[in-house]
Amino acid sequence: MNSNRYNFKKVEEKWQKFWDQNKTFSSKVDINKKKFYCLEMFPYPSGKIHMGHVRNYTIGDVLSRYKILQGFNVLHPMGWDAFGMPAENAARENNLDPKDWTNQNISTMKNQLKKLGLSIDWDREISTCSEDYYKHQQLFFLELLEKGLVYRKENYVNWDPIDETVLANEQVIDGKGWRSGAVVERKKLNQWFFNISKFSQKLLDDLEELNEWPNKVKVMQKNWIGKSYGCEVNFKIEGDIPVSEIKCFTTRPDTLFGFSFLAISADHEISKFFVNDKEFNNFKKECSKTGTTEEAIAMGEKIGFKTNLLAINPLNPKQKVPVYFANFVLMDYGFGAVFGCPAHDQRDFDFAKKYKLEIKTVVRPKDKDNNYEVIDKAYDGDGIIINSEFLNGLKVPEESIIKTIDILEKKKFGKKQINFRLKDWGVSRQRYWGCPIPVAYDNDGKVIAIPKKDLPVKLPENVDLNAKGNPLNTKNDWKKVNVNGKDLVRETDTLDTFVCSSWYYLRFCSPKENDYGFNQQEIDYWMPVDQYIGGIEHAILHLLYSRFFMKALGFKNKKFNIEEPFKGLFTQGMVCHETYKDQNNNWISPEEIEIRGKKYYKKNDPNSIVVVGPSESMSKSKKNVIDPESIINNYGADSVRLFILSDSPPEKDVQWSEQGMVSSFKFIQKLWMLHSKIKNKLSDKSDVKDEDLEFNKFTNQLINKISGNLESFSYNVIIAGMYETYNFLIKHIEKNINKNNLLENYTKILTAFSPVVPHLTSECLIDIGFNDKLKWPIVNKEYLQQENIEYVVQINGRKRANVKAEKDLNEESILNIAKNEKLLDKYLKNKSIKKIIFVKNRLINILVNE
RNA sequence: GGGCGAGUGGCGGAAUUGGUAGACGCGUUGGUCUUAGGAACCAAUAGUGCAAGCUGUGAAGGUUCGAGUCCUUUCUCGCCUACCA
Repeated sequence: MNSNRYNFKKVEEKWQKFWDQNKTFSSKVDINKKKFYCLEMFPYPSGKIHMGHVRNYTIGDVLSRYKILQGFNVLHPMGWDAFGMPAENAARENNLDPKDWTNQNISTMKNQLKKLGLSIDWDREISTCSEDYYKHQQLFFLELLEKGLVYRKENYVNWDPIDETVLANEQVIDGKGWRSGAVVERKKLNQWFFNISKFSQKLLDDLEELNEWPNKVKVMQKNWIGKSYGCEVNFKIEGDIPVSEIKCFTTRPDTLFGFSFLAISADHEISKFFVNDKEFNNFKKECSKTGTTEEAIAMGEKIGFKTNLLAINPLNPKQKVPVYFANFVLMDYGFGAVFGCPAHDQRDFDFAKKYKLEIKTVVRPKDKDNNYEVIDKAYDGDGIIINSEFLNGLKVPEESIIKTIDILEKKKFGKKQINFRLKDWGVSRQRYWGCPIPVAYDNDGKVIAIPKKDLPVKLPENVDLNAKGNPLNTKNDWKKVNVNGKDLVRETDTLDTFVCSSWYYLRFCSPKENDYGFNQQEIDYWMPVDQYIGGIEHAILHLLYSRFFMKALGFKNKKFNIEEPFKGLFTQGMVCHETYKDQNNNWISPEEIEIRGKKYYKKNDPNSIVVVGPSESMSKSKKNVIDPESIINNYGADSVRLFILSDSPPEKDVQWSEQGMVSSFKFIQKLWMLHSKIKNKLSDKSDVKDEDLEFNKFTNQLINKISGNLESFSYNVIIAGMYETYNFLIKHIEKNINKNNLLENYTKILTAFSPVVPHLTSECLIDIGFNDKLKWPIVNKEYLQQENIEYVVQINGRKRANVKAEKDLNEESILNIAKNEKLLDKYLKNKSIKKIIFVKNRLINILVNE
């Protein structure tokens, strides 16, 4: 083995230790320096880091290191999203304390992250499950309670009757509890809610200012908030129940004359008059059977239960139509009631067909006459109102809707209304491993806030996780609390873990602040996060909750003026790998596979059959995961960083490939060999040339290009630039070159590479005696310009030749040069020139008569 | 059903925003060195043709001196979302 071989293990350990001991990446407020807050979504401490983390944190690290080199005061922290159910489950399985399990994982994963050589200020490390963190969160909760942004109401939950616990939607599989297998019931429970819908409009409006966010994410949030303009309409009811009116929300009041039934949700308040009706109860059961998720519902049949009630059309009081309970009406949107206009709404159409209700056409397309009739499909396009008495002739949609609302308002049958889809955020979780909600109840069930001086409300230790239900609920000694001499019972729900991640970026600004969740001066300096980096899967929930949390903290608080937490957002793609199965259709992991020639076998089993499946996002269930730690051990952090960035643009999915990984590793070795050659050259005594224009140009163009690529997250192109640089240098240093010039250019090149491969470049730099503080090289623009331009010569728009010319020559000169080019003779001889298109320093297009 | 995005060699992907399409890497082929090579190095690599050339960025039109890039129509794939009245 070559003794000169790059020993990544030694070098990487050395530099990681150096950065640690020198606190190279520690950060503090410095009002004289421009700050840059770079944040990656913090991980859940599930056990080990995965390739997704490697990609996420490498992207963030490249950016942070670049910003440091540019002279920014960079805040680049890391912490742990440490509360959550996996800890409870793992603890139960292994008979551990969730806290111990979590802290073990944190320590493992921290070591793994350190091996990646990340530029993280570890002094700011936080963990959401520490009392030191969640006590502040409890205080925020009480503040929001005081401001009226937190409230309690009854709401439906998925209830597992065997485990006596509430299940999240994703824990309900085919209508059954994932652990117990019991049929899940819908149960009404008192739950805590954050009043996020109060900020619907604000959350929507402020999206406009987030111009460093991917449009895709903004669109997703916009759809989620779901603003719609419409009208509330009151329908008078006739029948044998003491209800005289039902309110509906509609975006299409202009189709009221097409009214043929009124449909209400099975959970509508008037359902209480039907609780003793057997048929109604059967219908309700039928509704819940269809399930609550997936497209099964969308495709699912529309069913209804006909009441003996009649609804009166406010615009046409003679018309009375039946009232149905219907499975397609949602209780938590609008008023849980819709007016049915089958001709112009597909759902209403399907429903009307099934129950043989009238389908009356009241809108015609512009190119049809007034006899137009809807036959087999609802028409929801624009056009003209017909068959609607005083509304006839109005243009659909704008004019017709505005006019109709006007009429309804005048007659007091309804009013203009804006409706949002966004619902309040239910934050109650009937779980142990979360932040306790700092309230208690008296004998009458009245809510009493735990006094702020008594915070934190600590999670009790030594709970029985195997007992049924919420462990906190059975912990009687913990439940009892005395506040101001009164015996109370604690709230046993804990907060949704999304609450923890809604403000952690503030905590990073002042992680040691004891009296409050953050220090005002520190957040004023560091916030907002300049660049937030994470997966697209958080496009709605986490990012929307965080945006809400800022607005809620700032509500009635003049000192707090952060409107938006994340100025820039970048969403990286996933890491994918081929999938493998054996002949019995069982997944096989890549480690169990051997490739010989072009065939895949199970290791040590030449007779085995391996079916290679499509490349999919790495997941444990498909066993197509690659363990980052073993890769780092085999190839080193720089190689992994290089590879994870090299193959695809960061926002797209990347394909893990062993071959690619190996070639990145080899490239690191080649760079080290190159370094030895350059070092030898530097100690060479012969200085032949004074200046090396070609080298200077190359370096300046490279720096210019990489700077641009860094700004635009084109990190894969940076890697290409590194290869090009190698290809250039390995040839160029064979020439006689000036020593000082070489040193200067090489130093710049190493600096430009350093965000990607920091260990290698640090080692190379110190090896050539560089001891200063690194700075991002300033591009000398003179070197970006070419003195000799290679012009493209086109004849009639087709490229026919290249000619060399000096910079900035005029059209005439270039034309003359072109005319003297032999290759062009056959195109130009005996032809007359019609027109010339000349682009200075780039091309000339000569149009000739054929 | 609705929304968003993408289609470029055998593969991942470049292309200073309308100006030489295919940078860079992988793979493949040939060669050098070597006892050997799944090492290293050199060369070739969009298709077609001996060549000059011609054809080429999912398809069809259009604008332009010039289109991967802009416009219109269309096809395919991916992701998100879903009875939202």
